[in-house]
Amino acid sequence: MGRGKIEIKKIENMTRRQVTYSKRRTGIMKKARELTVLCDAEVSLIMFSCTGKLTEYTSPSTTPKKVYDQYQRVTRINLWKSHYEKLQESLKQQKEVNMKLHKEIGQRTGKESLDGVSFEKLHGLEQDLDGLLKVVRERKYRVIATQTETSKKKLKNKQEAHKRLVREIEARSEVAYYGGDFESIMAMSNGGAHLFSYHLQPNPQEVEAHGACDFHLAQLS
Amino acid sequence: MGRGKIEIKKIENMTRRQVTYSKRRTGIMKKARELTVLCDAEVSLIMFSCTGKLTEYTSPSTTPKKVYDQYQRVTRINLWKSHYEKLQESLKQQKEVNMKLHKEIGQRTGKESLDGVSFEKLHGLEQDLDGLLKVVRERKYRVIATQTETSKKKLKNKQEAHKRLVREIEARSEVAYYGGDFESIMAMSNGGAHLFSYHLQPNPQEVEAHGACDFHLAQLS
DNA sequence: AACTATTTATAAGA
DNA sequence: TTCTTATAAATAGTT
Repeated sequence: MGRGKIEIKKIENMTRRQVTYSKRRTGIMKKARELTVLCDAEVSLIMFSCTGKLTEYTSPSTTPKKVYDQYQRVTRINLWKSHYEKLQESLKQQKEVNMKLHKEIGQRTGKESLDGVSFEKLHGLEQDLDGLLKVVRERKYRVIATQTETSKKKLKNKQEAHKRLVREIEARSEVAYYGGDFESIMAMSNGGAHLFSYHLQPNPQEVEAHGACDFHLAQLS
Repeated sequence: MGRGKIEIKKIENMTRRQVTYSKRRTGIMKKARELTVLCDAEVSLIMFSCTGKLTEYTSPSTTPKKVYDQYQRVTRINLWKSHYEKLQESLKQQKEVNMKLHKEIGQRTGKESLDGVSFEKLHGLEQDLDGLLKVVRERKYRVIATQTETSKKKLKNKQEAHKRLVREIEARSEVAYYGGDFESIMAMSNGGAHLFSYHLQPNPQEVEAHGACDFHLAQLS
């Protein structure tokens, strides 16, 4: 209200700011006084200019201290009240969310009827299920591939270990060198174990690796 | 500002008061916000409606507590300062008043020259003096009149008393009735007193009245 | 601090 | 409470 409209942002020109402060301070004080009288309200208005100068208005029926005390009392009550109300509100929200989730899970597991579900939702559900199926298959393939790879590595390590053991046995017991292929080694590994179990304790790391391999394969079956 | 102008006094209609409170509360809050932003001020506005409902605005840079603390600090300083300044101010005012009074008294008692006093003041002074003179004379006359009247009454009472006494004396001592005039009675009152002082004590009321009468007459001489 | 063209607030009514 | 609108009040820019 004035010769021109002004944006509500800090007035950078110091003089203009001071003048505006002075004018508006008077204005707001008048408003506070009027509110007090017209509406029988209690008003406390405290202002500090940017230079630190204090101006205040307080309804004749009270004092700044009284108003502040009352303010503290009321806000403390409000804090309690809002705490309580917030708790209630979030509880309600949680219940609603749970109900929806429960229903959806029911629909997605076939435990709940799909009667009354719109075409759009059904289509969405189909897409979801289709997408999910693809993802599941892809994942299954990946896991098989990875674990097959792992198994191959473990077997290869095992083969190496066997070779080393066989070589040692040959060296110690003067047994003839056996130059068979991998399958042959595997075939004899069980039956042959007792042959030198008296002489050698297996390496604990190798035992562990073997066990882990078995577990993975079991999971895939 | 509105369809009609309103007087700034308590709105008796409850509904109208509530509506006005709501509207103006919004307005003053906006003003407070604008003042904060435009002028980089710190504002704390706390309002309680007549039903006890709290509404507040506090500049973002602060809190009601901070503002109140600052308020207390500043007002304590201001109280000191203003105490001192008020004392100085009233001292100065007293001195000025004293000087004026002293001058005027001087003029009215002839102890101070009337040089440089304006015609208007002189005329006023003349009027005052004239009026005062009349009042003084009127008062003097009144006092004389009143006290003359009083004296007459007292004398009349005295005369009555004398007559009664004379009658009593006549009755007791078989003396011949004296039917003289007032002056004669007065003339004999002193000389005759001892004649019956043995027989009669004077009435204390009469003595008092007589004394008061003497005092008044002395005052008038 | 005063003036005044404008903008803003708001009283009344719906 | 909210909207509208005629009018009162506040005030931005100017002197």
